[in-house]
Amino acid sequence: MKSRVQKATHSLSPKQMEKVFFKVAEYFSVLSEPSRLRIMYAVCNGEKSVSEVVEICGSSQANVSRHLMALHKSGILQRRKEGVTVYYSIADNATVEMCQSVCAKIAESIH
Amino acid sequence: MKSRVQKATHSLSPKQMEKVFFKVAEYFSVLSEPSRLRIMYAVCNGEKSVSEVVEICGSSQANVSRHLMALHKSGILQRRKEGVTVYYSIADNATVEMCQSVCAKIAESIH
DNA sequence: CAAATATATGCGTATATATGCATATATTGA
DNA sequence: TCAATATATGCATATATACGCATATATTTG
Repeated sequence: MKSRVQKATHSLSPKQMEKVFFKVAEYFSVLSEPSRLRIMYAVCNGEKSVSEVVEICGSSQANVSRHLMALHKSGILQRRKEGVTVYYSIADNATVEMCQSVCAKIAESIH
Repeated sequence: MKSRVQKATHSLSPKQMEKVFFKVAEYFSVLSEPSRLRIMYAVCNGEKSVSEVVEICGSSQANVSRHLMALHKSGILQRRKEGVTVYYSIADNATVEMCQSVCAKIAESIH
């Protein structure tokens, strides 16, 4: 018997599968930058403004802003504007949990 | 109370965290190519030789060989040589399952 | 309205890497 | 040993993108 996960892809045409692979690759590539992972890690512990993340991560404001925007556009982070200040927080918990378990696995190999 | 996952990273120094972020990024970047996902998908259904994967994926032999090697070096695929033929199969089931659930989620949004 | 503050973005550059092409390497069989 | 087959790899090139720098945009305050 096929799992629910397998069913979802097995009913797709080759052309649709290509589209899925492309989008999945795009999704993973958002997570394939140390800077963005560092930023995600910062936002994980609760909503943060751009400048707070800049403070925590030590990267430039321009960079942090762009990465936060990328994480937002990919649906991982939520964006909330309050006056001039923009706050980001976790939108997609599944992704965060996935990252954390990958982090944990790799962290164990470093101990 | 912290989860097992959180414990694994919370005991690390900032320098070690950097190392983890770097390695996690590296891990995800392996999965951030449509070609490699297509190849993984082919190998998913059972051990395949390089030329079988070439046949299935329609990519060049050089390309497929390089991608399979990359997937092997990252620990996702297993490599077995039998005469001149090299067979690849899944080594890290957790990664494959992770990819499948991401694929499924994205596939659902395409339907 | 002007100044200050927070964030976003255009542009140039450096770097990484996917791919094609040619070729090297390894193994088998005649 | 030579030819055929399977796989891996060196090299050049095209493309993507992270980052720094400067600046634009938006909001608040005096």
